[in-house]
Amino acid sequence: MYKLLKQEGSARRGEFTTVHGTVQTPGFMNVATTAAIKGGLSAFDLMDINCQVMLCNTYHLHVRTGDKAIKEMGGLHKFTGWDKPILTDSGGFQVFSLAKLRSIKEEGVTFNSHIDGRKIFMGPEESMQIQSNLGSTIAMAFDECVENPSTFDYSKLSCDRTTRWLLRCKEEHERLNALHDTVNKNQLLFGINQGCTFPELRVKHMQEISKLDLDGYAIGGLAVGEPAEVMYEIISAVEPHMPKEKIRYLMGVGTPVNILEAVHRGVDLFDCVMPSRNARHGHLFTWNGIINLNNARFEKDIRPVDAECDCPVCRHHSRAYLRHLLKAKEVLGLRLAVMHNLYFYNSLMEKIRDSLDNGTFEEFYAKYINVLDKRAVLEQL
RNA sequence: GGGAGAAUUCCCGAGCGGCCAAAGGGGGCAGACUGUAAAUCUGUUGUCAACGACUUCGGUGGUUCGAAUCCACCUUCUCCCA
Repeated sequence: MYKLLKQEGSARRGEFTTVHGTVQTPGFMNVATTAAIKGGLSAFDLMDINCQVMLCNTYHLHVRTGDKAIKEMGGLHKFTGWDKPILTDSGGFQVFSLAKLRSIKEEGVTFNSHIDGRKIFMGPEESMQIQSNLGSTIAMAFDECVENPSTFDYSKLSCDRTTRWLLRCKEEHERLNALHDTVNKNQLLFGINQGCTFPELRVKHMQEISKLDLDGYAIGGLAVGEPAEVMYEIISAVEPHMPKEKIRYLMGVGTPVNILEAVHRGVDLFDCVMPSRNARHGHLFTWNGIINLNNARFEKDIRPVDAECDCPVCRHHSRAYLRHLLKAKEVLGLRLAVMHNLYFYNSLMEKIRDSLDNGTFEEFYAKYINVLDKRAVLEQL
């Protein structure tokens, strides 16, 4: 359950307690879609990089290895060896990202598996059942993430359907939680706000779902191509209508600056593939901005990725070594780069929390808002 | 010693008279990446005073309006027979 500890402007410092432990917020969830952090990090590595929550995906685990098999083995926690909170995304986003093959109806969505092409049907009940089988700490409601841009009419239609789906999710979730054979009997459920880039849809939808007394509320469907300013406006429009006593999660966001802006506007929880994906592609986050380790200028740079960083990678290795590993396509390069970036994100959140504890969030925000998303300036490297 | 074949831009490798500064890989350089079908994708990669010009396809000569492409010789390499 969420407990608001302190507030500075709209920014919130809080704690979210679950059966798998307490999450300090604002927090960043580390994305492990197929029950693995891409780049070769295990659950025990996540301890080293101060991860609080692991995020897995309903759809991906359903098609392989199968939620029923994972349930038989005792659920995701036992399966992965991670005993802290796990949030499972509902599969709703896959409906959007596999858009070419989908067919959306009131009952749910039919789309083709990206593994073997076979038809898969997933609706609110199926998503809840799968997440129940997986035994995650937090289940996400099955929603539709409309593409951007979308028309007002379609967004409204989709949004209303997402509300109906949420009611079905809640009902099924309660039914499953009451069953004795579920892996996690106290699984939480978060609802997801939609409405594309239309503030009136967003607000109306948020008002509707906030009545449902869910365990948390997410803002979905953002950072899908719209300008960052539009995303910020939507967050600002929706936030006043989110329950104060519930945790708020901005799905799939974002860059370090996106996160700072969202915390500034009252968001508590984030997840994003950016730190891990960009790491694999050589883009590393530092407190002076972004560096691309593939660049020739780092060939003989024996300094750590970030002198201010005390992650295992920066403590032991140089930019030149990481560049070499990435260029040589050694898996170790991916692993180290991902470790650094996730550590960076996790410590960004920790520093945000510290600043909120100290009442200096505004200062922290001002210091980094124009730095973190830009290329690191040469002289400061 | 005899015979057959090959030499292409950083590398491999297409090309076999004009549409060739030369396909395609690789490598290099750079960019993108936001609830991960992403260890992926995109651009670029002879030189220059650059919508044009110049130099390049082992070397030297030749045939032709025109050659990486045809001919002669040379050099180097590979394979086969002794």
